[in-house]
Amino acid sequence: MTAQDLKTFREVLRHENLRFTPQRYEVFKEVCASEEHREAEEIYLALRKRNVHVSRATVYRTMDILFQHKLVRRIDLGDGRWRYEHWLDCSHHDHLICIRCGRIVEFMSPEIEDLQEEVCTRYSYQLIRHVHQLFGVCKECQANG
Amino acid sequence: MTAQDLKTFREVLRHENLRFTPQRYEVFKEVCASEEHREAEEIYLALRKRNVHVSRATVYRTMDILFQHKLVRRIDLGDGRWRYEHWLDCSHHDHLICIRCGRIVEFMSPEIEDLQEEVCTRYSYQLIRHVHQLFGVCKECQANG
DNA sequence: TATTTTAATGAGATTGAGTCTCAAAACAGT
DNA sequence: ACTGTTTTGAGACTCAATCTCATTAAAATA
Repeated sequence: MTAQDLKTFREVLRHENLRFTPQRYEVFKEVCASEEHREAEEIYLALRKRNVHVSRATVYRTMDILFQHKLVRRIDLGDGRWRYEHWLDCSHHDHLICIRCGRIVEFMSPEIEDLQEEVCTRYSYQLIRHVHQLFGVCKECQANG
Repeated sequence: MTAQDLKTFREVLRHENLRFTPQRYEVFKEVCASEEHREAEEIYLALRKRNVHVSRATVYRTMDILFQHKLVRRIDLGDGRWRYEHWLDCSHHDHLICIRCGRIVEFMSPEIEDLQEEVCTRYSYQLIRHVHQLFGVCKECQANG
């Protein structure tokens, strides 16, 4: 987590009249410390493992603040649990998920992005956001039967 | 529901050694009777409203059978509830959802389909399925502020 | 600094879509 | 009709996520 990241977080809190608390700071640090796509529960457990005590409720609440203000991205893979990935200095991308091992690859296709806009224009919708997930079998899992 | 649809349903059940019961028949009829994207609960309530008594458990179980055998499509819009749409004589399409009024439009772009395959090839994934949802504001909602 | 005001926290209860259990009912094959 | 198997229904259960509310902590003010 860079000084700039922390500054951004503080600005978001200030802007919403939310306080900068030790608990929120710990959650944010934990979020920034990993490149994985983790569930709120995993982040909660990671903190506990380091003997940083923040309650489950506070972790969930903080993740929601981070999500609402686009400091993290919330990914719904359709299995009933949200994954989060930090979203600082991250350019837009979508996900390619292995249905066997769960490995997640990030991809970006400007052509697809353009075509999405075209589709929206065709139906007179103003595009706000999109979800695009490709589920497949990765090279390793193909090799291992 | 055409005679052919019913035949397909019976074949699926037979193939899985599942019985053709009045309850399953009623659920299937209800599913076929609407072009909407409904939740299992809505289908359950629609049946009750018509004084057709099928238990919630049976509705959920039947929807799962229909889904597993591709007679319905299960759509996860990220709000924790699955929508179902019947999938008889339906060609593949994805969804464009209005974030204001919930209106759903179906779209299909062969170019996007091709590009998805390209992305998978690039990362050596074998594409199995995809989720592609565009969230935006429809024309009417744009007009109404 | 002390006081007041307002927001955040934590433990546990609650929610809600979806699943599971199991006794009773319905069905298929003989 | 008899036997063995499947299905049904009512309600219990699951689990991620949210909510409650008494307590604690931070910010604002005196």
